[in-house]
Amino acid sequence: MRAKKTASHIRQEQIVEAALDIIATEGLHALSIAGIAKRVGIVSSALYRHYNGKEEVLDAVLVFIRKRLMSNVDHVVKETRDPLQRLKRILMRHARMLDENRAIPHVVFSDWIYTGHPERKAKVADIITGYLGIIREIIKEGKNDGTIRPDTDTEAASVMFLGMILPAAVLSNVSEGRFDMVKHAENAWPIFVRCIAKI
Amino acid sequence: MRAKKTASHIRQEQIVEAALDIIATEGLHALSIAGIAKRVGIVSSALYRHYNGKEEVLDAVLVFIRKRLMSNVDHVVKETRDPLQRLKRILMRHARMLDENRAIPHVVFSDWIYTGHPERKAKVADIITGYLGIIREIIKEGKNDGTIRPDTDTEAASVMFLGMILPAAVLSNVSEGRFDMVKHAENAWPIFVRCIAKI
DNA sequence: GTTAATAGTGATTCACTATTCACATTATAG
DNA sequence: CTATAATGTGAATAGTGAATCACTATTAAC
Repeated sequence: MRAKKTASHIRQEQIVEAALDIIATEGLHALSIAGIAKRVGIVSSALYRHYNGKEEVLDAVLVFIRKRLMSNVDHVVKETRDPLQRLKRILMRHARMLDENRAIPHVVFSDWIYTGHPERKAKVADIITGYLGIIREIIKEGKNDGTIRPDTDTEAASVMFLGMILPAAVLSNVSEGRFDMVKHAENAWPIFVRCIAKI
Repeated sequence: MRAKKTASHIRQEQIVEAALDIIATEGLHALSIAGIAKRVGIVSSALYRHYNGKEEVLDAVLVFIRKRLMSNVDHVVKETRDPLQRLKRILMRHARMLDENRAIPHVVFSDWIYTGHPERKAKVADIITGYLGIIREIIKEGKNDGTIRPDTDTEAASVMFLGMILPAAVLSNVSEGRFDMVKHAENAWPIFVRCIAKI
């Protein structure tokens, strides 16, 4: 049966959603135009009315992910001013988000999306370094206001912050979700605090 | 021109080597039978004399990676008995190894190798959890001999240990190698020690 | 040197995927 | 109501990569 005619901006959202869904359940390499179209409920050729090809779909997926990550941070920054509290809440939100949005680690990790596309690789790099930059700023603030030890290597600490969640995502992925990311984040946080907090 | 006839066990090594090479430079998704064969200097159909297909090649690559990882740990365990020293040396070796062997993170991260192959996914899971298990044992020893704080969550700490190197690998990958993994490991270590060491 | 086993080759098949296009249908502005 | 722009459809095309096969060349054992 024929799909109902639907405004392009709606279809665009549906397409990104479907893509994320496929990535989360079957992996990035399983992402096909036909698969996306089927999930949306249209025929593959119809997809080209809304995106000019697979490349554009992937770009849209990246835009979505960046937004999700950044809105995460924005919320927390509004919630509290204390640097350690900010870091903790970002961590916990991040863990929950990756848990619900399993597509994100797939996209960030997979080389599929990179190779032969320097601009796209740069986009992913931007997303990660942008995120890291924010963490770094929070740590700097903490050093200024005396809640974080001044002898902490800011750069290394920010990457280690990522290190609380990133291996957890890999483990959760590899273990068919038997690894509990949120719980790990909860357990890892006090250890991390001990590293950087001024007691 | 015709390739020189070469014993199968030699070709098998060359094939794994070529595969690792391609994965490191172009990513896992770019790994094709034709590509491997070309690099080895034979024609794609000839590859089937040595492996029964792509699956077998990938399995061989996994075996290689597991060996590399484990020999790494074995060396260190022989070098020193002190738990903190062991961890530090494993970390530094690991960083250097990933730096030289860029294919490893690609394989561990990429979903390509997983989806639709539960057994292979399980193998990767085994490699990672095996590695983690060893780290966990070292931490436990440290708790016993008093070099590591007894209130440290062993599980969380071992995953965080991985977290010193894993995000670095992603960053190095995404940034075209502009991120210095070894340097990061050096900077991260004192922070990590502060978390777990009994002062 | 002959022979059997081993390794290499090119052609080909098969399945899968992205993309294009001519045509059909639907929504909506006027 | 109707014209037209937007969206949907199926068929066709082209590219890719894995795998098979009949055949050829080389090696090594006897």
